[in-house]
Amino acid sequence: MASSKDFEIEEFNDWFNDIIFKAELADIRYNIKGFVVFRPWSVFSMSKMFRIYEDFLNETGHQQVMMPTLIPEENFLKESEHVEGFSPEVFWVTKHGDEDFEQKYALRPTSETAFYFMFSYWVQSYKDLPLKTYQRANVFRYDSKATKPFIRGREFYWFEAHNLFETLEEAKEQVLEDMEITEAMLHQEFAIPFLFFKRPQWDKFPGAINTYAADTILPNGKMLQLPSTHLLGTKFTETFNVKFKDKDEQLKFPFGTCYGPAISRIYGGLISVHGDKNGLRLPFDLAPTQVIILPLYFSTADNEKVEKLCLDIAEDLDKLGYRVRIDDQKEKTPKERFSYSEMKGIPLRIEIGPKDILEGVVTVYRRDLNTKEKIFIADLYDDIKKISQEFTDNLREQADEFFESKIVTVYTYDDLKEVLDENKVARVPICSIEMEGKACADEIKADTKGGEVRGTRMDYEDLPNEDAICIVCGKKSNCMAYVSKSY
RNA sequence: GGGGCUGUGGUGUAGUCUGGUCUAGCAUGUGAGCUUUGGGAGCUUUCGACCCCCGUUCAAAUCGGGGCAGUCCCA
Repeated sequence: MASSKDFEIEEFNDWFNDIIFKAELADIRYNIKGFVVFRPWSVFSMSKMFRIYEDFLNETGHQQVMMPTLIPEENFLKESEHVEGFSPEVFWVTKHGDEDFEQKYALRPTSETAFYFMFSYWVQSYKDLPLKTYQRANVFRYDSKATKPFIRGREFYWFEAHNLFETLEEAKEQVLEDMEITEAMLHQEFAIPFLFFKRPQWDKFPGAINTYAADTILPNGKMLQLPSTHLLGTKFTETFNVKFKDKDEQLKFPFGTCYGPAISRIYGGLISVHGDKNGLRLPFDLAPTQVIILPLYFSTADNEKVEKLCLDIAEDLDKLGYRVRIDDQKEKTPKERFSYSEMKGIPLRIEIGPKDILEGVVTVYRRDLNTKEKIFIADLYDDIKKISQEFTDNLREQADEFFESKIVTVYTYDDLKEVLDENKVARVPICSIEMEGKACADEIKADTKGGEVRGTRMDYEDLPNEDAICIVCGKKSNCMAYVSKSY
């Protein structure tokens, strides 16, 4: 079955909306636009993702804090680029009861202006640096009217790490560490392939020197931005008067970075990247139920034996630490229960019927390969252990293969258009991702119905050939950039 | 930020153009019961809907205006 999606690209939107309802991931009937209710099946996985991420942030020297949800307008107004970038999207709290507040409060769209306000108290000396903090938070942005569950909501759930360093070099190193964290989490743990880009100057975070971001590719060929990191330099420390006294007794502004992985959106990417026409497929560790056991009843057979074996196996697996459930709904036919477990993305299914018992086997279906196999009961636990260990690797391999098949290197404008028309991502030489390249990027966007210059590779220097020229303006190209449509 | 389309039980839909026959049909689902069970089973029975407000009219699911919500395309 290789890596290619077995549903048509054009059907991706329908598939996505459908699975959200059928697998009970979210309920979009809540009556505020862009605010959705996340249901237990997705929340279990997202909570797990939060915990895995938290452990890793802690391991990399970050300390967790919790900031207030409200940010006073005066904090917010301090940094002008930041204001300009976020103002149109802010939800404001203006009243208590019927009385107006003296100043309004923002429902945080992001928390730089909360963290940096406090940093001015917390940072006094070079001994206070580096300061690496993060919080788990829900943030609010009155974003595009094209909201989409998980992918783009007006409230979403994320981490934001805010770090301060003595030097710019250290801050730049943090950007690299953020890239490594992203690889460890998204690719290794969640099996989501991505490329880590340096964003063009015209597409950076309001108030940052540079923005870096991980993009994955959805089945319809659109790129989806996952975690992003922003090199803030001293912009916010100067604005919020965060200073430290260095060893030389001089007062200096520390250099800042921030890193923001949105778990709700990563989950949206996760289900899109791994799902197939039968429904969800979830990495083994993230699946709410990892093993489901299905007794297959017959009126003419000894169902008690079947039931007993199911219970015994469930108990053993539970003791071994798996999340296991028995689906013994007698009113549902096996067909229906099969489909259900696949649609929900349960990694392993053990089917047990009277015939199996006679042969001393059980039937094991695995969702990573969509194959079914009879396994001797004596070998069952070893086999399950083995499958559980390779399961997520298989998902990752399939996702990587699909991801790579979606990227095409081209050297002409016509070829670029063709690649985008085929719902793929193009790697092309352009003149620059500094401001002087913006005109070319604008032309691409206008001319290709939304093709965006996503940036250049961050993990290595991706230089074009000596004689390569920008596909738009024909000037000598100094970088290979990636162009795609996006969410 | 612009534009299009849509809103009928839990879900998917018929009905809307051409107002009345709609006491709102069908399928699926829900609760109960019986028979079934190796890839979405059958029968009996039960429950359950016209998004909201204003307007036009003898009469509105149907027409008009506004709102809310969903969805797609474009920026």
